[in-house]
Amino acid sequence: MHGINREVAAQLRLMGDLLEILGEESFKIRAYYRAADSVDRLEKPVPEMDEAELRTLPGIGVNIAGKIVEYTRTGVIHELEEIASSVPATLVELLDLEGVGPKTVHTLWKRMHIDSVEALESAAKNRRLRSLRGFGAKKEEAILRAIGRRRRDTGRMTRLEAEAVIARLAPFFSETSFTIAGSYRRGASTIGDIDIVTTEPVERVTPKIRSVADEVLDEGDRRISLRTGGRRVDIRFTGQGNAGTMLLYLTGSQQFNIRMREIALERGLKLNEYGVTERENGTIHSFPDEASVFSFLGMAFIPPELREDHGEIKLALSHALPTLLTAADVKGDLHVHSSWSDGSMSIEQIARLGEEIGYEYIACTDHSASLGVAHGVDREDLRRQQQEIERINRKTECAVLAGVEVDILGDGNLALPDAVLGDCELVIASVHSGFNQSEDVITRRLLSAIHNDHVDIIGHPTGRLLGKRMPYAVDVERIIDAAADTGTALEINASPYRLDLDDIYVRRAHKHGAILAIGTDAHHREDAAVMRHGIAIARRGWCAKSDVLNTRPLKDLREWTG
DNA sequence: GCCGTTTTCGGCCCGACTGTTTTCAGTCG
Ligand SMILES: Nc1nc2c(ncn2[C@H]2C[C@H](O)[C@@H](COP(=O)(O)OP(=O)(O)OP(=O)(O)O)O2)c(=O)[nH]1
Ligand SMILES: [Mg+2]
Ligand SMILES: [Mg+2]
Ligand SMILES: [Zn+2]
Repeated sequence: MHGINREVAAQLRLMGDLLEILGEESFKIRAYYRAADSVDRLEKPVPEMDEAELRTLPGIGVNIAGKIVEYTRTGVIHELEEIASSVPATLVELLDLEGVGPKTVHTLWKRMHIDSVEALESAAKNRRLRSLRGFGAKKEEAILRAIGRRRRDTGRMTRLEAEAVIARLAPFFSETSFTIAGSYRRGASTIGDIDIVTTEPVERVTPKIRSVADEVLDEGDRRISLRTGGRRVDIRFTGQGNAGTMLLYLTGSQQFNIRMREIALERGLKLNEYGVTERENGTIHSFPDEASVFSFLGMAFIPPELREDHGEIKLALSHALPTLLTAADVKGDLHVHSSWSDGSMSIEQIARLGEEIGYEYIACTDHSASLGVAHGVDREDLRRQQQEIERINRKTECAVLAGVEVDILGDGNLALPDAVLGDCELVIASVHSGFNQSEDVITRRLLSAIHNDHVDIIGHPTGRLLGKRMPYAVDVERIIDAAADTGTALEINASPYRLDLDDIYVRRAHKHGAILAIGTDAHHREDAAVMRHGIAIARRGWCAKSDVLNTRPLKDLREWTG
């Protein structure tokens, strides 16, 4: 997300944290957190918006809009500075500890002058906390464990890591008895924990699960939470009869659940994970699947990828949701590397792989040779590779497209001359260097690539590496508009380490007339399967089939590339 | 603090689990 928006969201969150510690009313706190979320998912930088426009955003009213404007003008929010000055700076860090919330922090601070994690740790070790009302030996231990966990905290998972955790747990369930829910099911690009709904009886699963648990966090009749391999897993147990509302609940998102429950409320109904209750007479309705819940509420089925309370609920109520693209719509992969650069597949292996998957085409897009790129292809390599591709294409069902992933150099020029690019069937242009340049410089580099007639796709447009490297500074809005103007596609790089563009920008891109291209960036045979992650992101970005280039049959794709 | 074809004031999702409690507050999903 845009740097300045991240800053503003953090300020609003800090405001919420501080007010909460100070004991402010909970709905006011929620308002600040909601507003922060709203800014977080905004594709447009807030300094470009005036107060009136800010107020059109959900959860942002006259008060918070004013604070945002104040921050973008002066770099501070007065009220926040004032509140912050009355509270030790390190106090909010206590909230990061699992099991430590605003009330606890308030008590620790006011009654024991504890204002940092270090101070808390020493107080807990010395058994001083138990003298406080509401604190005992177990709480001291829990706090010490939470401090230990925080030290080992490894952040959010990639979808790949999430799948590794799921694979470890799957053998403990019978095939049809469990569903992965939470952010994984919603197709999110990073995953906080693994959430599972199961119809298995508690007593059958728990012993097996315990055997792989580093630690059981809590355990009851209806839920167990544990850590395995350093990762949190939440399991909810349910009967078949109300598996629908349980899955709906655990899939979320939180904001989606709240909005759905509000809608039920407006109709005199109470929605929870066990069913729908008529408030008037207590009649309970149970649902074995999600579809019947939506139908009961008079709504179209909302695909998990859309469940964020970003407008989908309203559209579902009027049965006006878009039809999202599906895996079956995808006709090929537009970004694959071969052994001619840093991949491991031969051209023939790529073609055979495409046949196995059932693709009509795969674009072979090796890295161009330039300074710092290992094993890049040059003009001569490409000429020979194109001959090889022609030879292979004569005997295989899946067409290999002779493409290239050309570097956008530091000065905005491409690493290969136009004449060479002109001989390629598909040109991806990507930034692989100069990540620390200013927003202006990087944006201009990308714009000049977009305006090159030979460039078909901008690869991984923001350059992020999940958990490793933030996106480079780039004006994505301008990139999207230029892509729309020139008919250049923007990539959804499906690598689970990238997922770039991400959902928010994908949605903006096709709304503004740009087309998306999903590519796996596969370097090895097994990487081709990451297409599913790219599809999830496209769906989260509200893409219909027509918004995505590689849903087109080969003939149409060839026409498009010209 | 935000919001509105039931409201411009008075609501704002609902429940599981833990610890410390003699009946529930706090935190989290
Ligand atoms: N009704 C309701 N449901 C919630 C609330 N918090 C969480 N949930 C539901 C929806 C979430 O998707 C689901 C799982 O919670 P998680 O904390 O694991 O969040 P989620 O998986 O969405 O994101 P994550 O990637 O794990 O951070 O539980 C809440 O406050 N109210
Ligand atoms: Mg989760
Ligand atoms: Mg969870
Ligand atoms: Zn690349």
